[in-house]
Amino acid sequence: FSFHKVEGGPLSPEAVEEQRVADGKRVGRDPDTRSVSLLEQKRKVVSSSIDVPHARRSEEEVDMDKVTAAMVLTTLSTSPLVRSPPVKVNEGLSGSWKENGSAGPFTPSSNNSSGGYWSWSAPSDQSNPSTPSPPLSADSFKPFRVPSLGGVGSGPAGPEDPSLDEQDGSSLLFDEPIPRKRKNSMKVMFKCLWKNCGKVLSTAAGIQRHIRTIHLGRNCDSDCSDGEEDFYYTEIKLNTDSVADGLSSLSPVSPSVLSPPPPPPSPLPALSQLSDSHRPPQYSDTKEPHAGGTTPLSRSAPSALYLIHTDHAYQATAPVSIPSSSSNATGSPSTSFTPTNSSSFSISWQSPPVTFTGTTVSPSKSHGFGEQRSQTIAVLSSPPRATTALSRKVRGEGKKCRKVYGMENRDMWCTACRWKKACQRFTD
DNA sequence: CATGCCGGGGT
DNA sequence: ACCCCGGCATG
Repeated sequence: FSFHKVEGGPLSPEAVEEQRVADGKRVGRDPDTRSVSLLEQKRKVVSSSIDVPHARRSEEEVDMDKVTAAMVLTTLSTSPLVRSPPVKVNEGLSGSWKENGSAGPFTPSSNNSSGGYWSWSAPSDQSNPSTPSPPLSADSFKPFRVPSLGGVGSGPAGPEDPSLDEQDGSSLLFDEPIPRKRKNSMKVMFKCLWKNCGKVLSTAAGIQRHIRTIHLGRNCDSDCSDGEEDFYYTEIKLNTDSVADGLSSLSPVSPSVLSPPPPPPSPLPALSQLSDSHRPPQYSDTKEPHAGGTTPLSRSAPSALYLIHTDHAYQATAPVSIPSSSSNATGSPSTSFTPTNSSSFSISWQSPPVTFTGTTVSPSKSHGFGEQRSQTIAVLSSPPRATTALSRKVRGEGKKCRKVYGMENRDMWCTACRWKKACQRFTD
């Protein structure tokens, strides 16, 4: 209270200056563009809602020429909406997937984990718009003969979603299924699963009618169906887009759902063990992609990939940089290595890792390759590692605190040096 | 031996 | 997180 009398006077100039400096720093940092991108995304969402109303009732369409209906549906790529019973089920799920998918990879922000968790544990009362979780889970469902799901845009749309829409959209149009799909160059067909019948139609309505009349022996129109047809046909995608394929195959989830037999424990040494150590938890969870199980799974799946990445990168890098530098620069490591030999060696090491790192992008697809390659690397990398450094930092050449200041002025050393750690002041 | 620093222990 | 030291590797 009594302090404020001390103002003006000689102090003011300094104070002003200080403030200015401080402000400048703050202002300089302020320019943050993050919010802008968010807004942009939101816009997309809004536009996305437009095509939703286009969805039509199957009843009308069935009355119409079924071909026409097929055309309309295909064009709109909203076919799955047709059936009422399955739609209900998938509605909620697809919604949450979409949300999750979008938020997950797109915004790695904090809301990630918590959001995804909520949405899955209690999909019904999702009051929280921020609900992430990788689209992988969607794929797991695709194999199920549920048609509407696929149509809604699960399979290929899952991976794509993040770029298209955003959590907000789903929250806004909450009750809408949002059947938007990649109006890409991708065709969706529906195949009858009735044994000995491989009929393929281009619309869900068509295939349903086919099943209803041919196999179920019902003559009435769609309105009197109980949705049983849904179980007798599946959706197949004639896809021009390779991305979708790659992604769908990428997820380790989908296969496991279809075929319980887990991935065979390959008898590979080093690397296989390494990657396995990361994986077990996820695979165990894989069993139940539904509600609870999915949360950890979906989140862990991508991270697993990253982990693997890292490992590979690390392994690849370590052998390369160390042996090459030590052998090439110094001349030869130690023993009876002829210069010719050493050089050829270093080359052989360098090239594989490079290729490998680049290709790592699609893991599961090139599993065989990856493993082979990695194995090779591991084998090659082990000998040089043992020979030279890895553990020790070889030693810094430049003068360090100790030399510069001497033992007498030990208090002038950088902390690291004082702690007998790697010098931080004179880095090499 | 002097030096640089990792691993590990203490507070 | 800070501080220190044993002990190894290296020049």
